Amino acid sequence: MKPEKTTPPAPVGFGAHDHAHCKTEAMAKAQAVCEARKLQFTPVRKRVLEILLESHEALGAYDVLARLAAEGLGSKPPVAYRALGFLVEHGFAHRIEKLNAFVACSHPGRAHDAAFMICRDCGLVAEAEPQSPLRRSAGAAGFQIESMVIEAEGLCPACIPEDKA
Amino acid sequence: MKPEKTTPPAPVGFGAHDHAHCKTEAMAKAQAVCEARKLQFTPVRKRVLEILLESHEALGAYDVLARLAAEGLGSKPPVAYRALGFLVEHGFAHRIEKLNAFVACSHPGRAHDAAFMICRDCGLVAEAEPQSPLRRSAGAAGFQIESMVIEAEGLCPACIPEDKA
DNA sequence: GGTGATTTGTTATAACATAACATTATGAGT
DNA sequence: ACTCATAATGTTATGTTATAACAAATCACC
Ligand SMILES: [Zn+2]
Ligand SMILES: [Zn+2]
Ligand SMILES: [Zn+2]
Ligand SMILES: [Zn+2]
Repeated sequence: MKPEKTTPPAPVGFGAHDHAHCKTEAMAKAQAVCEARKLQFTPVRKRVLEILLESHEALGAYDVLARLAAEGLGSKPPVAYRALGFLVEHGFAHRIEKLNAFVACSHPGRAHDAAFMICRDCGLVAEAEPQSPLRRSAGAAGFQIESMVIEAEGLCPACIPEDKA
Repeated sequence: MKPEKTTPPAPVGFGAHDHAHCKTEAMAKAQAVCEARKLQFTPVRKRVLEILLESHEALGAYDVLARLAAEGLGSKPPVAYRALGFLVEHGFAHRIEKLNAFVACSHPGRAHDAAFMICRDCGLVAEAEPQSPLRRSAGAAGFQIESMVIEAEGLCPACIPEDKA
């Protein structure tokens, strides 16, 4: 694994890292952004982000809902969907279309397209920087992009069999 | 969901074109590929591909199913899902994750990643060539990509309001 | 024409998502 | 502190998408 000339930002998620840092950083960032934009970072919204941040796996809305229900924070689907919608709308989380699931954003605050690598074996989701040439195609076609999603599915380093690495 | 506004600027992908050619070409290609690979291009599968090929809009599985049912070709969800699964598996169609829908492939036969521009107004779906830098990120992360989807949502040239073009 | 694999038919249910409306909390202005 | 408007949450009900499981028919091949 030698360093390349133009190394993309390290995809958080695969491999060992200080995940406690991921969590506290993301929560602090969300808190700050909400204050700056005068958004209500309510208990349900805060808790849902914490739940997403517990790992780099994507969680379905009903998984999140089950967690909320167990804690007495809500028990009906709209509660989860609304909180998740809020987090996605303001860039604190992303929806993974291939999985019908949600994952905390690995670099909130900045506006960015989302690009993911999804391990079909262990379920980890790592976020990368996209900057796709699709934007060039779109420009050429006169298509105005409003949102873009790029999702790769495959095997993360930890899940690739010895003999195929 | 048809583009029935002002005259479109005739851009690549979304403009007027000889769509009859799209259809006959794609059906012939599918026929040939199935023969070459000894796949059964059964009446249901053939008809589903024809239905998808009627336009460049994406169709939901239940839309397709309704068409099949009206023609006596099947009336239960698995019939549609199985035929669509066959078409996707062999590269004759793509699944649009953002829409939970399916669209005929614009250049079947060759193996290729899929990239789409989806108009949220008229529903047209244009397929582009992807070649994303996500592959580079994946290489750097040691992630083995098995499939990739890139989807942009926005407005196609025909649906962009006069004052915003 | 037998037979083993593939495809289709069918039932049932799982999984994902939102519409609509009632209730409660928040916050800006008085 | 009170009032009103807005935003968020609670709740009911339903809509939409997708698959498991098994039976019946069909097909490919010998
Ligand atoms: Zn982490
Ligand atoms: Zn992000
Ligand atoms: Zn066409
Ligand atoms: Zn294609």
